[in-house]
Order: sequence, then C-alpha cells, then structure tokens
Amino acid sequence: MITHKAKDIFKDYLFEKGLRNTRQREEILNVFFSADKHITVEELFNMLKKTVPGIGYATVHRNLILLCECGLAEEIKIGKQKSRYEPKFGHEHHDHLICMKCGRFIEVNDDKIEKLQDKLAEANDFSPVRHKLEIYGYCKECR
Amino acid sequence: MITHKAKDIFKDYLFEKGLRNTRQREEILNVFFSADKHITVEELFNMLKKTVPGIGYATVHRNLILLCECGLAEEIKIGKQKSRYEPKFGHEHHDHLICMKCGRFIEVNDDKIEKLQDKLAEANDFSPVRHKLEIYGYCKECR
DNA sequence: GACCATGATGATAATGATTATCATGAACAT
DNA sequence: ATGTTCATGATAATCATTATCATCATGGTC
Repeated sequence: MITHKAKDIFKDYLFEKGLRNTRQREEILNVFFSADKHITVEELFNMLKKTVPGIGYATVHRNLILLCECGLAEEIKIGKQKSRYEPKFGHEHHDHLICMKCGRFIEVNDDKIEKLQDKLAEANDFSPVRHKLEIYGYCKECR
Repeated sequence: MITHKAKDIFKDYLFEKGLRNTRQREEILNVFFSADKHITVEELFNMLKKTVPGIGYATVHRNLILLCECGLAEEIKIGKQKSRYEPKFGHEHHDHLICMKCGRFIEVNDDKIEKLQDKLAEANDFSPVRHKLEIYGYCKECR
C-alpha cells in the first residue's frame, strides 16, 4: 500500500539530491509499494511494463537502488538467489524464517533476541549497527 | 591445522561416492585447512599454485564444493562479496560480527540466542534446521 | 606390471545477475 | 521558450560462478 508519506519522502530525497521526478519514478514507487513483499528487479520490471510500456530494465534497477538509498526499500540477498527488494516505509525491522522447500519467507521479530545480540556484540568490543538473522528450515505446509 | 581425521573423512567420502584421490585433492585439503579462515576460491587458488604448479581454478572451485558436501567446509556469502569458505572440522556452529569498515569477521557464539531462535521458529509453526546470524557494525579498531 | 574404464584435471567458454555506457529524450529553473 | 543537466532505454561490459570437453591419471583387474 503506497502512502502519501512515502511519496513525500521520495520526492524530498530527489529534491535534496538535485534529481528529477519522472513518470517512471512515480510508477516504480507505486507498483513497488503495492506489490508483494520481496520482489525481484525482474518481477517488478514485468509488472511495470503494463503500466509504463517501453520502460527499461536498467531504469527499474537504478531506481530500486535509489529507493534503498532513501530508506524506502531494503535489498535482501539470500545465498545465491537474485536480489529481492522489500518496501520499508512504516515497517520496523524483522528477521526471516526461510522455508528450504517452498522458499517462502516468514517475517518475525523478537525483542529478547535483539537485546541479546547487542550484548553479545558489546562483549566483543563491537559496536552493532544492524543485523541479519535468517533461520532456515521447513514451514508448516512443507515439513 | 589439518588433522589426520579430516583427511580420513575426506577419503572416506571419496570412496563412498566412487571418486578418486588425487594429488590436487590432497593439497587442496592441506592448504585449505592450514590457511586463514574465510578464504575465497581465488585466494586458495593462488596459494595452491605454489604447491601444485599448473593447478586450475576450476579444480580448486570444484573441490571446495566437494569439501562442503562432505561437511569439511562451509560456504559463506555476505552481501555481494564473493563466496568465502571456512574449514569446519572440529568447529561448532558460530555467528559472525562483521566490521563494516575493515571487513574483518569475529566469530561468536551465544547459547541463549540459539535457544530463543528455536522458540521463535516453533512459535511460527516452523521447523528450524540451521540459521545464519550476522551482526554488522564496527570493531574495536575501527569504531 | 600392463590394461582399461571412468573419473579428474585444466583451459576455456558459457552463464546469469548486476552494473556501466552513451545517444537521445525529458524535467525544471530561468 | 530555452538551455542545462539529469533520466531513460538499449545494449554492452563486468565479474563471479559454473559448464564443457579433450586429455590425463587413478585404481581396480587380469
């Protein structure tokens, strides 16, 4: 779901950086935020071709990077899979349970784990900034 | 440090699969286990060229995969970096603190976190098999 | 010890995702 | 309306990884 605020964040970011607002950028933002989570460049590209005939793969890719830079998207790399991107506005941090059979992701969150991670880092003279926790296994349907 | 036992595991695996023991395989095992942790194919390849002149990149790569298959090595992929491999014999599971400046890895382990992860998975009807925890931040020297 | 079937090697090409290039088109400040 | 400069889209380049294939070597067999 695209919110007015996400559009504003994007437009503000473009303005700050001296970049321009284009039809492609607007549609990429729209479609990206209304799509399923964890989309690939290719999937988004295919969806966008319907809305913006003639749009180029490179444009989609470039602008996903732009969305990551302004904090509206996050790139997810799991092993050797191709990069996936997820909308980030209004979503707090979460970790992933990844099914090794069907490949689906479940998003989870655990404050206790987060706190223990910070402790663990500090115990090693390490200043944590962000983290990635992926638990691989089998989901309810596939186990 | 290569142990007699690691060699045996490898040889047993080769025998089981009907594969052959070659000079290249022996040296790859030797050098891999005496090298630093988290080595890339290229790094291992360069080290091996001294011991086995004429050895091919593909051979090193293929045999690292073989080592992963028999449990003596583990492939580590961090973001867009090229794959790294670490010796696994006699090492229990551990997580990584990754310095965003110098790139160094610190290996850590926390039983409490592990247990909470299992609980978290179960609470989501998910059967955990393995996991990957990476904490990004700055190490003592770089902070 | 010689032979042979088959796996292993090494050089190179293929693959596939991502990134760079560049001529042309479009946005936006003036 | 104009001009500057960024964006776009088609395509090529990049780079790690993987596949191909002719030749070599291993290990079982006689």
